[in-house]
Amino acid sequence: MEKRATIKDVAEAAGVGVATVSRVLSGGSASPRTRERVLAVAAQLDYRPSALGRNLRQRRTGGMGLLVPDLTDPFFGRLAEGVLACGRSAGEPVVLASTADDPEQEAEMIGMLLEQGVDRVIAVPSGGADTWRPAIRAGMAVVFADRLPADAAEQAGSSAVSDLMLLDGVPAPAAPPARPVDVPAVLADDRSGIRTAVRYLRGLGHRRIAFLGGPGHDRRVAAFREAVGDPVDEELVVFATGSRDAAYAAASGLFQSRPDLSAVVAAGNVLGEAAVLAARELDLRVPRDVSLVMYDDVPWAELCAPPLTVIAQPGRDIGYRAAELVLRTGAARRPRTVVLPTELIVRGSCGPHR
Amino acid sequence: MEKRATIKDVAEAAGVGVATVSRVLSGGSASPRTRERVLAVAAQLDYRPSALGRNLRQRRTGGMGLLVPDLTDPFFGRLAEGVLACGRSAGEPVVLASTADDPEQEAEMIGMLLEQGVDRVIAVPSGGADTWRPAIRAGMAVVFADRLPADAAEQAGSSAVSDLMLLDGVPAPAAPPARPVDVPAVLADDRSGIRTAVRYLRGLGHRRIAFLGGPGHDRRVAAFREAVGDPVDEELVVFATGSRDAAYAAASGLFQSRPDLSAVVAAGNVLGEAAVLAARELDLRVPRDVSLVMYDDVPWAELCAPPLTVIAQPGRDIGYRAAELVLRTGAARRPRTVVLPTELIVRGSCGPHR
DNA sequence: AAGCATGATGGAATCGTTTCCATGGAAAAG
DNA sequence: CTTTTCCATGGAAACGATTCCATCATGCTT
Repeated sequence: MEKRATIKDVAEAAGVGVATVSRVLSGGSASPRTRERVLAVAAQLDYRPSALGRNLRQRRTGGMGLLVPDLTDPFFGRLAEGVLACGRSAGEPVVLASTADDPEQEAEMIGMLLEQGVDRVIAVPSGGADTWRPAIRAGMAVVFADRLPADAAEQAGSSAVSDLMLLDGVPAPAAPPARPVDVPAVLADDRSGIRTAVRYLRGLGHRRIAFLGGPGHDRRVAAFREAVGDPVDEELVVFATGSRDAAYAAASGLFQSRPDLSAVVAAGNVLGEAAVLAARELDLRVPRDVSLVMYDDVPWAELCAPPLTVIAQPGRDIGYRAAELVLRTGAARRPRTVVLPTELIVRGSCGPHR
Repeated sequence: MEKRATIKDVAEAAGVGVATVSRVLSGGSASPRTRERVLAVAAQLDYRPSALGRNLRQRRTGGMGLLVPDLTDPFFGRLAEGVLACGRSAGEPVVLASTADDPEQEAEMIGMLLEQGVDRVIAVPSGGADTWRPAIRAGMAVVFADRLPADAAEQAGSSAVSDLMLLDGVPAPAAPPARPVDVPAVLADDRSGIRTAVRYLRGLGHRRIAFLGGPGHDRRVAAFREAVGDPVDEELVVFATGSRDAAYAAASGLFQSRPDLSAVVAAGNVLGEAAVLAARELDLRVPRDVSLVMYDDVPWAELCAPPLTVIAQPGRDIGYRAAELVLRTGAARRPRTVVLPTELIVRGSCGPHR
């Protein structure tokens, strides 16, 4: 429990002023002689500058915050690993919080981060733009990953690469004019991924294709609607809340209410899991009775019987790039939205329509 | 980007001294009149005390560090969620780092946390006791979760509940005398879990039972050795490094070199995954040709064909309890090791020996 | 009514760092 | 040789909170 050496100790031991020590250690100008001596003394005393003092002085904590809905979901685990990897190589700590897809908890966590002086956050947003506006106004550098806030403006027909805008107000006709706030984001190319999956299923002869979504899958469902074309059978588009139980219930309900469907696109790995389980429970054979494509590749997809055909998305890269973006913030130009490619991996869960 | 109100602003606006404001806000004594006024002004100014100033003054950062090998592993995801949950209810932030099961990275992260002033850490240790001694000497409150440092003293025969001791030196005969350092830990009852699994397999008639382990599974392999009894067939005990590829290679190698084995205990979910994959690749039927028990229950275990028989461990609880422990540290008596129960969940991956 | 205890209050020190500014000396330019 | 420039250097002021300590008013005891 011995106390750590402070910059003052080093200064005294080296016979210089504290300012000089600080300068040497943070790369300022100093004569080679003093620099050498200070470095030697610092090493000898095992001096490590306290982030506390520095943070206070600079009015900001180093490092970045990471907000994800649920670390239990392997996708967010991969994303977090990506952020961590970037943080490590930049020497920046990461403070983590999970929101359970609850805007209220999200707001609370934003407050906590603000209090901690964390001014850079990469987030998988659960709440709408209004949840984030206070953070942005407080000077936080925010980068969204994997998703946009639920009410972000994005027409189904527009390119996913277009600038990100957060809109004010409710979708009522008399809504106030849009007040755009642009926040960079790193996303998977959901649109292309979903479209590829739908086309693949179409190619196999499927016509009644269902969509099983969860919280935060707005862009995916929009892409689905766009891909299946105009007469969208709304009964075939169902949403579940975040829990595994809810996902199972939704999947099971879908299969039971519409025995005529022949293929399902599950918008995330827990939805996919639920679909497999529900299908088995109802004695539906995959892919004989129903074909299944899951968005997000996970290790167990290969273990399934049959192995699941998936749309792979680079979870780790999403995290890494988002972290890069948030760390570079403040540099010259403001960062733009990044869209990473997805890939259809054909395994055994899709067959021809019978 | 407006700057936040400081305690000084509140003091001025309320017409009191900063000391009074501080006292009111942190529950010190104050007259009802002032208290009320200060509270009102603080709310009106949307004042939030800066953790930076407080931390510096108290020479410690609030919150806790969390060190896990790999967030991609769903078990650690659950553990992290547990820690987060406890942190949330205590209002404490969590700074996260992953170590990739590499003692060097672990040491680096410990240094980083120290620098940040984080003085409470819950860790799934990868390195040995020596990696941790500096942290403990620096006054860090450490709680281990899920594992003990690799070289922690624990005789196979001794109870897992016994005090935890970290020993110095190499296992050479002339090793220096043990210098015990006790650190609390929260562990699953590996011993009983593994024993239950082995007995279960024994009961099905299996005699050649293999063990497939990974990094950090020392206590599990010890329990396995103890459970199978004296003549341990060393060829049936194999270890893989952390990666999925290595696990697959180990599993595959095991099946090929010892076609006579009839059951496998996989010491973790990635090992289990590898075993399933390798078995399938070699055309071994589960459970006809080989029975399989996996340590750690994960959602996909149920999706497998056949569903996997597992030893469930309460990952989330381990995290939660560990966080509780580390937050209570400093209170009266020093905390002890906690062992949480495991449960054998019989599904379909084990059959009678043929 | 005088003395004493109690409790509310504000000033000032403190935590460890960065950074502004003044000082001094040496090198470069004249 | 003198003047200008430049750079290394150290003192001191922030940063925003907590907390020690002195002060002052109030209420109680005798």
